[in-house]
Amino acid sequence: MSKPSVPQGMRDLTPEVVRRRQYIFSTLRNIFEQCGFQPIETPSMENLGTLMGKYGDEGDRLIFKVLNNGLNEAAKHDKTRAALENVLSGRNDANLTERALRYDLTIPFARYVVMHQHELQFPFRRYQMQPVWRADRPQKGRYREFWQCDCDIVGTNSLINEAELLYIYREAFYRLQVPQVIVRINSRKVLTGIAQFCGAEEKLVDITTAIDKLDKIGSEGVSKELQQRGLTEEQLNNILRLINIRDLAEMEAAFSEKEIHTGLDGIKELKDTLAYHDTLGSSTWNNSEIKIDFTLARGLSYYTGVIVEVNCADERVQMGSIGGGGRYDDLTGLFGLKNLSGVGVSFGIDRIYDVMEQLELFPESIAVGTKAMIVNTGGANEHYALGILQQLRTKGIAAEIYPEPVKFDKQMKYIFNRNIPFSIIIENEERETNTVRVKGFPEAGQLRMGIDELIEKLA
RNA sequence: GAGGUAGUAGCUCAGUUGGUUAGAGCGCCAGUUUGUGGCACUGGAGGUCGUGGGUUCGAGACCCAUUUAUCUCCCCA
Repeated sequence: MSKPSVPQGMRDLTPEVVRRRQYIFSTLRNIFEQCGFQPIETPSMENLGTLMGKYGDEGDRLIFKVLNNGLNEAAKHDKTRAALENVLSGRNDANLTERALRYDLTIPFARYVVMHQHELQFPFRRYQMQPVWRADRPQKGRYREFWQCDCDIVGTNSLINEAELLYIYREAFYRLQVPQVIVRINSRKVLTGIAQFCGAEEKLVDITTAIDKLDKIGSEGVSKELQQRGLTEEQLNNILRLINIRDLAEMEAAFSEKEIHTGLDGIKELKDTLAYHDTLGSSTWNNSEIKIDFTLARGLSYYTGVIVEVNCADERVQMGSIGGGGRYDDLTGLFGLKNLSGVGVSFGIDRIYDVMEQLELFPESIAVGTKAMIVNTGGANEHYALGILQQLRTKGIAAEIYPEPVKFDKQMKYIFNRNIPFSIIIENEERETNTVRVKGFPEAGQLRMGIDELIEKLA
């Protein structure tokens, strides 16, 4: 028998880790609920057709596909063999796989909206916190199974929604106390405008993926990549000029000069969003900022309007984006429901966890589970102890009893290692006088007290 | 999908140009003592050296494959 293991890129989570993750989840859930979002869940698997073609070629490659059952049935052999040939040549075939693990939460949500459209009240605000799977090569901050926390609003074009989502990002990272949070914002329309500006709209995808890498490979790298994609010298110079603009007004002037309407629409979107956000925002935020970044592109192909991405700029962490999102004007159109615009953001909670762990941002208090443990001295004392245990739990105090009357040493060590703050000692004397002895008060040693006092002190 | 680095006890790691029964610290178990927590002392358990092949008289060490982790590219949360 070989050693047991888990699949590549997937992990067991220890009690300490789960508690910390739950701290993040509950922080986000509180904000979502406060902002009027409703929770939904969708299945781990979707029909393959629901997912394919939604995330670009690279995304398709990373979808975990599930092999059909019953392929060994003789009657299906011919079909299965034919299907395998299809798969070998790079196509999908429902005779081999018809289901896949979900790749993100947005596409399943779009599918959900279409299927439940007649029972939903629009604008519909939902949040969803579930794992997603990607067949990517694991790296730092990159897992094959990870959780996303999404909130989306569908059925409204208002930029108030964009502003609210910016609020949610900043409020969340404020409550979690993640330092140096940068929320970068751009509009796909600005990117289209840039492509139109230099007369290369048909190369929009090439241009956006190239300039998305600006901070990584620099202007020279971008030029090189765009040259390979067949852009002329003049087009290149125009792009380099535009992507070095950091200022809304300046970009607006550039678009005006050539009457690039799409680009000007994008600028207006950004202006309005920021104006709403200024009113909505909180003056107590001291750990985050919003930055216009005309080179922000984001990979997912379905975005059409404002896009955002969040990073932690603290030098001590080297982490990719910890959240992202944007507006998609016709996502439900893919499933037959036209003219429904949506906008949403996603929190990458595994990465947020890694950042918080590295920066030691988790409060001590969340590590505590059991508050008090009763030392077991056996005999009649056990029943007396169980009665007290019952009373503590009724009062909402998390308590345990050591299940065996082994020696004090061992029990005390267990209590210490479990990080349980209070130990309750019950021997004959305590039982006979209806009291307990308690350790765990700083600078107080052991205290003898009655049950009511015990409950009062621990509550 | 391409490449680099790594894998020895539950954990952190030693292991000299390949050479007897593979070690340490911590942890764990038993005991002693303090007759009620991290101390001290004594003893003990636990490893087919990631897995599978190969080279060799002999492999933890060298070679190949495979698997997992980690990093870079690609892409992303």
